[in-house]
Amino acid sequence: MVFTTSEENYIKSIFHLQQETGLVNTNSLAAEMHTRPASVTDMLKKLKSKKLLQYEKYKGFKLNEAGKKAALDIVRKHRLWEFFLVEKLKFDWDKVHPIAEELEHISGDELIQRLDDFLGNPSFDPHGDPIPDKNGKVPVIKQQSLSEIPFKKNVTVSSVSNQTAQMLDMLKHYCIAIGTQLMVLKKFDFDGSLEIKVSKQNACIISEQVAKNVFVHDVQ
Amino acid sequence: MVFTTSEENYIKSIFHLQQETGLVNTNSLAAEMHTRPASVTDMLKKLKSKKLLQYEKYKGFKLNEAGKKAALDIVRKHRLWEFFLVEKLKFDWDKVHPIAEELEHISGDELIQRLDDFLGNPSFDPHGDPIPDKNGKVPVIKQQSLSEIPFKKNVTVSSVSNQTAQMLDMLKHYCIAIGTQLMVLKKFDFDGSLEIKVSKQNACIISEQVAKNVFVHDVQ
DNA sequence: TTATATTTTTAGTTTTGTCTAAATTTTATT
DNA sequence: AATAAAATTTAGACAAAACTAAAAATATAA
Ligand SMILES: [Mn+2]
Ligand SMILES: [Mn+2]
Ligand SMILES: [Mn+2]
Ligand SMILES: [Mn+2]
Repeated sequence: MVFTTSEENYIKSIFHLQQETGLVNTNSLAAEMHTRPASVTDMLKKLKSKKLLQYEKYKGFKLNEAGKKAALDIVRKHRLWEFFLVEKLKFDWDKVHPIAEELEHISGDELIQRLDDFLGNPSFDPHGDPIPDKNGKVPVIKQQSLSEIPFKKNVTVSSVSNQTAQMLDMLKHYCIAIGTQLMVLKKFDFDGSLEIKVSKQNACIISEQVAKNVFVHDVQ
Repeated sequence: MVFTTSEENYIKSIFHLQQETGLVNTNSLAAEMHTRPASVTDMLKKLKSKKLLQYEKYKGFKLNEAGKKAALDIVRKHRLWEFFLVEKLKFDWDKVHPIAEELEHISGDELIQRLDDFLGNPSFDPHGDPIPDKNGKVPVIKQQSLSEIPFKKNVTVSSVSNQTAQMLDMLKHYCIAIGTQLMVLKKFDFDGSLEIKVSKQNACIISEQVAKNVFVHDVQ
């Protein structure tokens, strides 16, 4: 089954929203896609007629198995291209999303399989998000928010849940990237901010908001 | 100035046709683009209104300087992506054209500049066609058709003007690729076919039609 | 439980790019 | 020069994907 760029963008957005909320509603999808609720309703009819969607008027909607498989396919392409852009073309990790947003729509199974092999079959993209394999299987990693880690425990940054340019710019300033080793030294109860040690640098302080969006796993 | 995928495909096709014939006519562009003359006329009006085209009703048309610059930009992207697909992803050279036909429309000056650097700023694509630089300058190479080369002269294959899958499949069978060294041994006057020696292999015979489409330059 | 607010859908338009069929212009042929 | 043929353009239609404004359904609050 082959989809238009617009259909693919809707499928991917529904997929991401339904991971949070189960059922998705029209207004939140319109907000996510920077479009109007009426446009969403139009597309829902189309996706339902293509049997990708469970949808009843006024009752919300979610992707069925075929829809989820289609979504994982697009996510796979998006994240492989992001990996390519950062690892091979040396883009900063906060610049690649809009480019991958276009590249993910290039068709051809052989292209994406060869790209995957060329990149060494990576499991995680530059933001630490898992890259589904060609069957839609998503690698899992046991990770916790930095805000939940006990003091003095060595951990490695595995992903960042807020991937706005603003957040990534901030992390670059702290020299925090995927793979960076960290240790939480202290929590300030006043505002929930954390004193942390980044690699072998001096300690610094990050806000609770940053800490909640940084995910880490055990070293090794 | 930014163009739609459709506009870009028209611009590129006009560019290629006008290199052959100077002025381009509606029917030949429609044939080239697998579309209808009426659709061509519609697009001509649009490209004229965007000041890319010299066009008078019923009189033919050609790209002006702005149009040619736009075309060279698209050609540059197309050929850089083809180079990427063959050199990095190890595609056969007869499979890359349709993929590059999509990739050439991905926007972003920084993307294409980084890709160019990553590939080592190549001057020729996998078919031997020149890759324009970012200013639209096209590298030139002194080449002749294999059908015009004197006997026993060592030459190197530089490009192939017919790039259909059929032609490229045939060349693969002869073990002829861009960069292959050749020598013409004899011409058969009966049908114009040539006996040639490919690298250090045994001599073989190619048709006049093949010979006319293979271009070569002096060794060194 | 009625009234109000919010959410969602429908109806009708718009833009882009395509098409067919018909009209017009140009070119070729008697 | 008149006629036929070919090339090109116009007119009108259509599908995809967006929009606005209004109607309908659902949820919330008095
Ligand atoms: Mn996209
Ligand atoms: Mn990512
Ligand atoms: Mn193209
Ligand atoms: Mn080429």
